[in-house]
Amino acid sequence: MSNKLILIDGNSIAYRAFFALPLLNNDKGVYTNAVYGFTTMLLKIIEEEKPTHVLVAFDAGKTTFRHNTYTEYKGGRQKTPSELSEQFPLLRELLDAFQIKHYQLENYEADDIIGTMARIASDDGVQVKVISGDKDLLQLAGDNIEVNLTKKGISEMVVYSKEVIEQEMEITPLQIIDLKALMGDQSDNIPGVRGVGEKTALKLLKQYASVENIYEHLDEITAKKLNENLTTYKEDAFMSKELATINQESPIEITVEDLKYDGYDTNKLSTVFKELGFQSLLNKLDGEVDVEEEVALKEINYEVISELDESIFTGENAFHIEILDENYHTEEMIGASIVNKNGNYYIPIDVLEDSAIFKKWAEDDTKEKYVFDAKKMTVLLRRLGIDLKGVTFDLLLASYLVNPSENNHDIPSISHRFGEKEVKTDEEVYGKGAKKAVPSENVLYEEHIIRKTVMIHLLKQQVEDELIANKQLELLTELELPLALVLGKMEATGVKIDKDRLLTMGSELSERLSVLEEEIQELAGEAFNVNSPKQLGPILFEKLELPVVKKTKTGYSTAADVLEQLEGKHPIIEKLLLYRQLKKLDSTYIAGLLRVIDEDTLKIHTRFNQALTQTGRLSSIDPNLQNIPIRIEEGRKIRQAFIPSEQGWKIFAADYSQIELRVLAHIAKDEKLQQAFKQDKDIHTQTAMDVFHVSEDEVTSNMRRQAKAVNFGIVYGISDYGLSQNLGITRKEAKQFIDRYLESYPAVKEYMKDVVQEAKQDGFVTTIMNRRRYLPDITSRNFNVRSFAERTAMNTPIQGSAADIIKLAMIQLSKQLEESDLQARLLLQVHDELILEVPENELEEVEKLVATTMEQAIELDVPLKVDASYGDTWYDAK
DNA sequence: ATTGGCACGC
DNA sequence: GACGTACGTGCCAATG
Repeated sequence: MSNKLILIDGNSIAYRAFFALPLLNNDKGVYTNAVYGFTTMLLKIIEEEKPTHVLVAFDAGKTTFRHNTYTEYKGGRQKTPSELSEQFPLLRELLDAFQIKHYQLENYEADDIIGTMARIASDDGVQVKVISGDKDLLQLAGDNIEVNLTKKGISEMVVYSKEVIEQEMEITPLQIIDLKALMGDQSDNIPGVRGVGEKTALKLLKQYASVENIYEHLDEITAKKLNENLTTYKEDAFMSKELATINQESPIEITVEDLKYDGYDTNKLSTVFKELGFQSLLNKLDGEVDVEEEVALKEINYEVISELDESIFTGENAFHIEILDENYHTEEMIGASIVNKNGNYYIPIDVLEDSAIFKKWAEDDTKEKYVFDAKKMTVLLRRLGIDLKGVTFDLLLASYLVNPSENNHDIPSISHRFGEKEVKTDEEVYGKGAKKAVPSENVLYEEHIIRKTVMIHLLKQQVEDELIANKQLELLTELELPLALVLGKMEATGVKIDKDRLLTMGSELSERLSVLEEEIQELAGEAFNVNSPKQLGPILFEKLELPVVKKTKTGYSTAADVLEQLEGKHPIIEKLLLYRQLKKLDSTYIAGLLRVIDEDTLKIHTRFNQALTQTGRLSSIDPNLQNIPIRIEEGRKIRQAFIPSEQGWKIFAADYSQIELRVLAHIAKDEKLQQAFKQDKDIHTQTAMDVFHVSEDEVTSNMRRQAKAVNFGIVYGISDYGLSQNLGITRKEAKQFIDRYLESYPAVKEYMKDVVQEAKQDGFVTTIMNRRRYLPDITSRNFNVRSFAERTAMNTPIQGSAADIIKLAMIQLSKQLEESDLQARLLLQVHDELILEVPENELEEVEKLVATTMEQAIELDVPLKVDASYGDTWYDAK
């Protein structure tokens, strides 16, 4: 096999990566984006090219031999940002772990090292590939030498062989030097010939081939000004050529043999990846990481309890039950543990199940329990007939409140963030994917469960201290913790489903879908998978020659907004749109829901994720009951399958009217907006009046529609681009709308300005209940990244405060329902809406109770308003 | 097993 | 001068 040498322009690639990627940093606060980009590129190159030799060349120091020729060389360049320069040492460390040689040479640039090495290697018959982001390197392309330039970011490369260059630029690689000599180079501060740009330079080179030859035939050049310029700047031209020429005779002290690459050391590299926080790249490495490399944990003692005795409990106990998979409604419990001052105790589930002493302790409000995921523990114990009380700390919720943007809120990750290493990850203990299982040896998992519980016990104080420092302890103890119990109860209660209704709807849908599928294929003139955008694209845009509206990364976009623009151009379009809609209903809502119905009770039990969203909202999974269709009648009918669990009960729904805009009126203290809500005006009409400066009866439906979209934008923090997409107008018009809105509500404008300022100063924004969201991107130099952070700063207090308020209402409502001995039960929360099931004879009382509780959940400068309704199914509660 | 495209809700 | 644009969950197809 022939040898293959990869020469990488280290500085150039690092720069590219740095500017292409957001400013990531690892858990130690060190910036790593350039190193990350460099790493992904290396992995890709190694995999695709399978090189036998590799070298990464770096620039050395500030001055080079070129500065002797021209002191102003590379003058006027922006200083390397410190966020990047601090990454170079990490980069060298990374290359060492890759076992890739790197080299720099005093007085020379990386280009010269690469040029010299490329010459030597190609003379030896080695195939050479140069990798850079700098076009200057193209001059090196030759018989055995190919140059790859990064394109758009760093993920993609364009290959320039000698032939490609000659074909595309119509000059030889070496003439690139002459080109630069004539036209100069702004970035390197190479002057070139004044008045000669790319066009003129190419024309001259086509005729005369080189700078030298141009000057030999200077008298032939008749264009007066050009001739004059060439004459005046002759010296500049020759100096520029010298500067632009890569030195292929640099005094390098390395040989091709030194650059031999034998693959990376998986262990070393994985250690470096872990240090840098490149978790996602770990599984891209070849080979297994040696288990010996893992630092052995310190020994831990624990006692396996075969019969529970009250003496093991103290006043404060960390308590944990372990399950293997996520669904705690159905999953088998593996084991439990208690950790306190007295010791570490492992409790087998059967012991726990049969113990009256345990039940008494768990249900005793005065016995304090520290847990990880109070909601999960509540549901698990409830399955054993135990009503958990006295939970005073939840590590999951506390960690989430400290920083919602951390995406791993499991015990080992939290522990590591707080510097506690004595616990393995679940993956290390149980494996992953199909291989996931409880170890056959008891101690292996018993120890793991104990260690996790030890962490809960150990971290309680640390995390609580952080919450106290942030003035967020109340948010945990008065809001999220009580809410966890309410949610646990809702999940465990579940929602009853009319299975037959779903089945009937399903068969009707299948029928219509197969007819539609046939019609679509007929219109397309061929059989294909209608569900595949990849197959559909070519049919629409090549075979049927419909105009291409939008492209995706991989091909033509066939998304609904694209299809809508094509409506009327071909009969296939409307059928496709309908097919997509119905397919969604069938697969996600009919088949999806049927799959998760409990066979015995005909109920479904969702799980609310209370520690996920960046704004403080809940999310719902398995199934997601927060996105059941409502907008289109056909989909809305799915709601007919959601029924009360008992005869003679009703489904009851209560939703906040415009809670986000009311919150905005409150926190921005906008007189005009507050007035509108105090007078219970139609807010979109009011906005239209204020934005378009018209009276109420002059507001057209179109004006109201546009005002509604602007309000939508305010609530969700969308950009002018997003608004333009929603309204089908230009970005400029959208921006005008937003500006006019802000002129109409000056206090809102002021608030938006202040909250961005606050985020810049503090690094985070807060909600009414002092929930935080950190926004490190707010200082980004990248316009888009920064703009996004700014919109987030404006939007999160609004959406997050609304989330706080409904959470408060849920806690209060749940308490009231209990105290008043009503049977009505909370079932679901859909962001601004609560769904209950209610006995017929309680309807009147519940209606009053729910409305007042929600409206009085918190006192704002504007009233909160709730609309409520009920019916025999969720569909009818409208 | 993971990714990309698409569609549903607020 | 170009970036890529509210947040979630889940389905299907295509790919490694």
